[in-house]
This record gives sequence, C-alpha cells and structure tokens, in this order.
Amino acid sequence: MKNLDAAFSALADPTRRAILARLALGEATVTELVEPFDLTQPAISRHLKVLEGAGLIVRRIEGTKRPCRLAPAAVTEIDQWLGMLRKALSANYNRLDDVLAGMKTEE
Amino acid sequence: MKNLDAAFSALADPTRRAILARLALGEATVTELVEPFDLTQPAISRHLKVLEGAGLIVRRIEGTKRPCRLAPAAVTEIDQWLGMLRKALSANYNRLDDVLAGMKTEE
DNA sequence: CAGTTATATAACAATCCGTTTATATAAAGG
DNA sequence: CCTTTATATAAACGGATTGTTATATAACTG
Repeated sequence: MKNLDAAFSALADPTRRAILARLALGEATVTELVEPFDLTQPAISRHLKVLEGAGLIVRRIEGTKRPCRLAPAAVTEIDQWLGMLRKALSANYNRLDDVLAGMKTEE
Repeated sequence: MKNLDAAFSALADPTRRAILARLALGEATVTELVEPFDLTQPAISRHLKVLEGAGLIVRRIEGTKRPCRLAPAAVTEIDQWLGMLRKALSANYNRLDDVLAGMKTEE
C-alpha cells in the first residue's frame, strides 16, 4: 500500500491540511494558496506536489496558472483503511458491552 | 490541531499501520508484536510509543508485560477532520452533476 | 538472592523533510 | 521581441525520524 504512505504523510503536515481546507472552499491557483501562509512560493509549490502525488488534489493548466482542486482518490483509500480500525474498535466496544452486560446479570 | 499531526504521521509509517492491523485482531504484548517484523525490539517499542502518543493505542501493565490494544481517540479525530474533505468533495460532485444536468437540458 | 524474561532508554549514524534563496521556464501583454 | 506574471526546480541547510547496538530497569522464578 504505497499510496497510503503518501496519503497519510501528506496529511501529517499542518500546512498541507490548511491548503486542503482552503481548497474545500473551491479551486485556487498557486499564488492564491501562497497568500494566506507565511511561506515562500517554492515551499507551497512543493507542498502542492506532495498533495498531488498523494492523490489528494488535481491540477488543470489554464494559461500560466495551475488551479488546484480537491480529488477524492486518496480520501477514499484512507477511509477504506480506517474502516478496518473502526470495525475492530466497535468490536472491542461490543465486547466491553458484553462484559458490562455480564456484570449486570451477575448482580 | 496538534493531535492530527501526531495521528496522521503515526499512520504514515507502514510498520505502524501493520502493528495496528495486528492489534485489530486483539491485544498483543510488545514481544508478540516484534515477531512478525524484521525489526529489533527497541524499534518496535519506539513505534508503539509513537502510536500511543498519537492516541491510536493504549497499554495496560500486567506484571512485566505491557499488552497494547487499539484506542478510538485518534480515529475519531481523524474521521472528524476528513469529514470536512468528504463534504467538500461531495459538494464538488454535486456541482458536476449540475453541470452535466445543464448539458443534458441544452441538448 | 541470582538468573531470566519483558520492556525501555541512550547514543549514534543514515536518511528524510521543510524551508530558503537563486534561478529556470513558459505563457501573456504590451 | 521584451517584460511581466505564474509557477517549477535546484542546491543547501537544519532538524526530525528510523534504524542499530548496548545497557538499564523491573518483575517473575527458582
């Protein structure tokens, strides 16, 4: 699962999560994405490359601009993997329920 | 959101995800977790520390053993954050639906 | 108490990450 | 064309991460 590596580590950086939060409001160009941050343009360009590599965003070409928007691929993949944890956690929870139920019937 | 940093970067490592997958099957001690991997015990201990710090696992003390199990905290937090992306993605998708609907009526 | 088992910690090297500055490319506009 | 605008890439650097070996701690076992 190479993509999970890329997806999770892309999301591990707060700047990248902030970029995604911005893109959740709609498409934005690189320059627009630089503005809100106290970082240089090359830094943002690299973050975008990471996000693109992880399948979290896609980019069009529009003249000299490269507007970015969210892509569903990585989120889907992450959700699927997390599904395993959720299932196990709820199974544990049910087991705990059983334990509590057992304690109750023992009263 | 400091915890999201910790949670996502904990999940970014394939060994740690494998440990979680193992714990999804049920509690395990450190030694049990070392076995399936081609890594030393200190390496696994450190991975466990990272997972614990991220709120992905908890540990009990049982004599000299420290059995680990999954914890729900981090998964919940991640799910909440991803919720924002999911919502935006489905909004984009609906917008696309509108566009396609528009194209249809224009025919 | 002495030895063994389970785990943690320390110290260190190698690699990876995020940032910056400086520079390149490529389209747009006069 | 020449300049400006938008973006990408390269080189360099500091700091974090991941692995190793060696050692410490702490609880069982006889």
